[in-house]
Amino acid sequence: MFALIDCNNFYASCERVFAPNLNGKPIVVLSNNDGCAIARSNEAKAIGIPMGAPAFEFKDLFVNHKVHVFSANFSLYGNMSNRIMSILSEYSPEVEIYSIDEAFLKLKGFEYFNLLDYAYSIRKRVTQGTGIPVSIGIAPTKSLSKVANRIAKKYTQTGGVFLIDTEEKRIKALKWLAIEDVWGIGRKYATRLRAQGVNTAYDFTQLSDAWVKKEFSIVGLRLKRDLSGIPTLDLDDVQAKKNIATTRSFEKNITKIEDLKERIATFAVSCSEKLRKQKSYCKMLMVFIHTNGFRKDLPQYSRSRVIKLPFPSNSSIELVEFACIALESIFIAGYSYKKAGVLIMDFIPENQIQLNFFQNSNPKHEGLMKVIDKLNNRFGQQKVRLSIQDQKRVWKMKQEKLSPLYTTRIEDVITIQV
DNA sequence: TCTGGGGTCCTAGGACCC
DNA sequence: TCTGGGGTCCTAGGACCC
Repeated sequence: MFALIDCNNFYASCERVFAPNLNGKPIVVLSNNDGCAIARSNEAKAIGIPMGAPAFEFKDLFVNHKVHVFSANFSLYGNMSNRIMSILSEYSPEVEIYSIDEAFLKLKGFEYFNLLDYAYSIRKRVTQGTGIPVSIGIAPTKSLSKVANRIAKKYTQTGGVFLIDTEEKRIKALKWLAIEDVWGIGRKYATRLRAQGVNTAYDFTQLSDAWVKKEFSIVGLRLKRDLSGIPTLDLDDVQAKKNIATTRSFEKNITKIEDLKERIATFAVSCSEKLRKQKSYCKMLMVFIHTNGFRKDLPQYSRSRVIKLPFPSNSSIELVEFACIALESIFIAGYSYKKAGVLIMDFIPENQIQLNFFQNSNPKHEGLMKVIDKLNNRFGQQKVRLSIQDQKRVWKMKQEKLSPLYTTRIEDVITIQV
């Protein structure tokens, strides 16, 4: 059996843990640059604030309904997530951390356990240990545990836990679930399926394998089998990432290549830091730039460039050099750039590096990067920078409603009066 | 005027190789 | 008039997830 543990309204709940006066009040958490809503408490959902709502369009609604608005505080959410995952790992040797607020547990060898009781105890322990409410779905396959989780979340009388352990329950649950709410069926697929008269998850499982594969590729077919109760999707080992990206939208458009170069360099540095944390080297790097797609009145341009590195590297200096070469090859003057990013891929673990006969990553960088990482860890991000990076002012996102770093900065730890 | 960021997997077409 | 087959790599894009 698989259990899916999913935090309820995770970012909003994190804010609430340290501001309990907000219990029962509408909360919205905004994306970077305070752009759009990425998390909402139940109360905010009830007011009619959709996922992804642009903040500037909903400003009046926020004010009128006294919505408590927060800028995304990823240090806080990441730290709370680690605490929750660490608790969950006590409950099964096989855990897949699926996202910041979700984890699958594989319950192999739990035949003689009362799984409902087990789930209730997990739920209680997480809430006691962190203050975050969670819902738990248990079923014979991953995608069915997603379905069970949805039922647990939707119906409060379940006590936040739902178990699909019979064929009867499986079919009932699938008939209840609208096709667009199936894990792996997004907007585009749902529209196409509705047009075929497929309205529920159950209908989807009744389609022929051949048709599903033709229309939705092997991915859709796997999903169909998994929903039918045949375990097809297994826990993914996501310890090591396959890609690492740093991308940003700019508050103001950028037109000059020097400014863009500074941003790209900073993104490349950030990617290399993440790569070193993963103890890997990369063999490929990609840079992309594009104009603001929302501005239909402006000429649009978007382009990316992949560079295959002549040798594996995780040195900030080297990755910045390659990123700049890539940028220069795709930059066209005359456009207003709104967004850019650096992606790295094709990783190898640091202990499996094949040396190149002619050219290798500068061996001196290894020690240098260690020192830089150590200094930045201790004194704050970006304290030590490359000279190509902005020295005068650190680029700032709009973050007007940032809550304190309650769990990761000593000055921000709350004081309790006894 | 303002409308996020970081991932995954799959497919298709063109250029090129032998 | 007739003009192969089997690959790889790269670029781009589409779909999905949270």
